[in-house]
Amino acid sequence: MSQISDRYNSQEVEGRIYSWWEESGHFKAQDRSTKPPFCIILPPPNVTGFLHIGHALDHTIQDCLIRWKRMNGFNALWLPGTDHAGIATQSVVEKELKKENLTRQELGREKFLEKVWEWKNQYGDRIYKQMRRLGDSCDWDRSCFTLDEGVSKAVRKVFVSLHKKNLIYRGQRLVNWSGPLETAISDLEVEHRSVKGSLWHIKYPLEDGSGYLVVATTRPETLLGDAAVCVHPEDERYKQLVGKSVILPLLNKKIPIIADVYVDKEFGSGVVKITPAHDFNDYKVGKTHKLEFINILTRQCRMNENTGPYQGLSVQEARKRVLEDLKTQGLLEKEEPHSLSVGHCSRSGAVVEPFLSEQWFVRTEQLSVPAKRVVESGTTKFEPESWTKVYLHWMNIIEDWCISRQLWWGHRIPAWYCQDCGHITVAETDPTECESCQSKSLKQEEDVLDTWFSSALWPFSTMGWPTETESLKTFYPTSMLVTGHDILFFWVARMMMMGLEFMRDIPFRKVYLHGIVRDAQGRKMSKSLGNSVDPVELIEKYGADALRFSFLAHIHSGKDFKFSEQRTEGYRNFMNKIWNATRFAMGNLSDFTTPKNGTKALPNKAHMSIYDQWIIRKLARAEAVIEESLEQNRFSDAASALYSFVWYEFCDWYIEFSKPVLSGTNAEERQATQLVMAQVLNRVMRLLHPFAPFISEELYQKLPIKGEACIVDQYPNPRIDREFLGLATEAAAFEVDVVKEVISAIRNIRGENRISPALKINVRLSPNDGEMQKILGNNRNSIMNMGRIENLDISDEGSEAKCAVTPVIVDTSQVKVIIPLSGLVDIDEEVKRIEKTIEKLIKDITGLSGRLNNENFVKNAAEDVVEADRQSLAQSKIQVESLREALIRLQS
RNA sequence: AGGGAGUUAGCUCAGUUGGUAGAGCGCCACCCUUACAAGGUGGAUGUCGCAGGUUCGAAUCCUGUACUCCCUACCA
Repeated sequence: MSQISDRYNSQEVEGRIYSWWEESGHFKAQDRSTKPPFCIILPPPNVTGFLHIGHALDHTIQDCLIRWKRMNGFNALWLPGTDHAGIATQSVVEKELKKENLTRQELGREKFLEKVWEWKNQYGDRIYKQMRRLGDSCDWDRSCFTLDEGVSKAVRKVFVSLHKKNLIYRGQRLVNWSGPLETAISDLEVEHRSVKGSLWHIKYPLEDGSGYLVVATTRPETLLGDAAVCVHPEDERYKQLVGKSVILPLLNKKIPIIADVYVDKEFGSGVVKITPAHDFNDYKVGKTHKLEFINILTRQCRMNENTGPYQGLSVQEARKRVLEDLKTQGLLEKEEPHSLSVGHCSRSGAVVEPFLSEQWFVRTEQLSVPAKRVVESGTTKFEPESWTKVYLHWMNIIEDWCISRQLWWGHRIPAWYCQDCGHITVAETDPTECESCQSKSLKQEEDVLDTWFSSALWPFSTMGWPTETESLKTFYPTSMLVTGHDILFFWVARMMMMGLEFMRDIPFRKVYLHGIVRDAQGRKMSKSLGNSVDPVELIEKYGADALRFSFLAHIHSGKDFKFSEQRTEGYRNFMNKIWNATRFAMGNLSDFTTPKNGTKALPNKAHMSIYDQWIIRKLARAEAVIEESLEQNRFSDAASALYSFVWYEFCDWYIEFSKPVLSGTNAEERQATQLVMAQVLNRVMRLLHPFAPFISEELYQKLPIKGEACIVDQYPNPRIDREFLGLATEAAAFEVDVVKEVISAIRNIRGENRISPALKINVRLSPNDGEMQKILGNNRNSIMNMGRIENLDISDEGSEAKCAVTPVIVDTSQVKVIIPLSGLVDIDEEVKRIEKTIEKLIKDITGLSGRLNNENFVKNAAEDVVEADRQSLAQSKIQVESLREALIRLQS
């Protein structure tokens, strides 16, 4: 071990360890097991996508949970899978085709799909490979893809079943439409961006020639689809005109003036043009007032045959032409700058048009009822809890779900139109004839399903449903769902509805929603901003463990967080610290014989040092904090308890305390410390494993005390091996506290007086009683070692002239640390140091005595609080007195 | 507009039942003290957004207010 590099080389370790785990079958879960089940289904990433930083966060949390549960004796299943990601994948492949000057239409449906499958086969396992780099311990044998045969069967069955229950229907609705992709897109895929536009005021002449109404609009081209103009029913300016008509400019068509409270009297001119087929609000008005729905766009979002002379123009061109024409005719009153938010297609970047079309919908009213109830009753819990409200709020205003997409890549809707009678046959297996008229002339629906439709079935479709498999029996409902809060509605809510409908049970007991990873400035990471970080690059640079640790140490209650590479670097250093601490231990364990009873082996109590006892005590405390934190999914608390224990207790103090013991002449003491060190490291590696699986496994394998594999060894907690943890005594803890305080006092004097660490100095420790005298004597070696002392005198006799002095008080025991300064440094520095300390103490004393002099405080506050104040007041007073004396002697 | 979250050290954030404010990074000083310079030791830094209230005592509870962010919806 001592020949091993003094730097941890993650790149050398990770691949090797991962392959070994995988070959050993450690990731596999059992369909039948006596162990309790714990199951997480992986939110399926885009099959041809890259692992991005958001996945890395998401996966790290899940893997941490899975590894922790696995080590705790659970039959832990992390079920991986990928999503065909309809629109995303299709548009990527279309872009590729464009490079060859091809369109999907030119290629035809079948050929195009072949291309997409080729693409999928080429890139389909890229993300799985990247997940392995991160250390994801998925049960790979169970991997699913949303277009797999089994999953597809489930999709069809669900569709048919919902259709039969009249929970799926077909209808004409206004949907978000992407022109370039020629498909409806979901609300999720619409990005609202603030755009600087204009508000144009257009004159609509009254039919009777008595003047005109001014209509304000941001979209003048849509006037070609106007079906009415609308005013507020109580608007005195226009009240008398309601029921009359105006002439629609350019098309010279008569349209009615109607009244509706939807109109805001204060905005613009108070008159609104109503374009029912191209605006969501106008759509509603159109429905209430039974207006004509005039579609003015083609599927490519160009002006259609209803727009007369404007036919064939793009929306932008039409707007320009319409404005020009209005101006020529003197109908454009004015143009005002106006900013508004406009929906853009997240895939193509194009402006999204509200577009009237035939689509398939899921009726959500009925499905949402149980999905609400289980959350209200707490059967499924959200973490953080605040999402419960958000979820319920959304469930209350939920609208029917448009599930058809005019794409080719996806699950083609299992509906067949009869060319003869028009009947729609919906069936699980491709029908050969119309179920109504038995005609053989059938044509399958061209549309495919929204990607989220198959995702909604994920918790059970991945386990073999509709077959009643052992997997389903064992693992459904799943234990937990971990995902970003950005897909709460689109995915989580829909899985709830589908799970309850088809499994008659919740899909998961708990939903853990974490935040979104943002860049250092707090912006969402995205390709277009160029601010995204590649997790694989980070893994190559700092190691997977460092990356994982920086996530786990930093996620707090589901809040978004800003990613900084610096932090990852910091945890890389932590991994290196662990590496070197182990390296040190191994260097001192060369003559250590591995005990037969392994982790049950106990050191000889009589020969244990107080440091051994102290570190065991600290370990037990850290284990308790870690366990409690993990139980509550407070990963950062667990991570920081681990970090502090390893660095600030084990490395900073225990290793230093152990040096004199390990290099000392007392063989029995040395053996005891060796065993304690080996035991503590063994537990540290296991504790660390869910957070930093690679380094912990690698080092674990090198330890003299170890099990088969860290990944499947028992996760430590204060109830495991109680005999070992019980070896710590309170007396030892007190003693170590005293020694630490004394050493810190010496170091403080050295540091403040700028005494070089290279220089060994003389120190006198003046104890106030025999007990203290004994403690100091027992720990002579450590104090000299860690205080860098040439001669240590433990005695209450001697001069304090020209000396630096610090009184140390632990409970009621006192010791004065005295360091002669003459010839060493200028005493002015020491004067300053003492004065600064006195000042601080006086401030404390003022505060404390102020409180204690307050009758009400003494009367009302808890007794222990008052007592603690009294004690620290007394201590501070003693310290000040002692320091004042020292100051006088120093200056005399 | 509705819903949610936030405002604490230069930066990123902790702070569980009210009891004299914490961490990491950064900063300053001194050190290659044989596990680790990806390190060691010491040090500095905050009217806890603002204003009230409850209380012996408020970062923490209540009320109001300013600002920021997110989500949903959207002003034609």
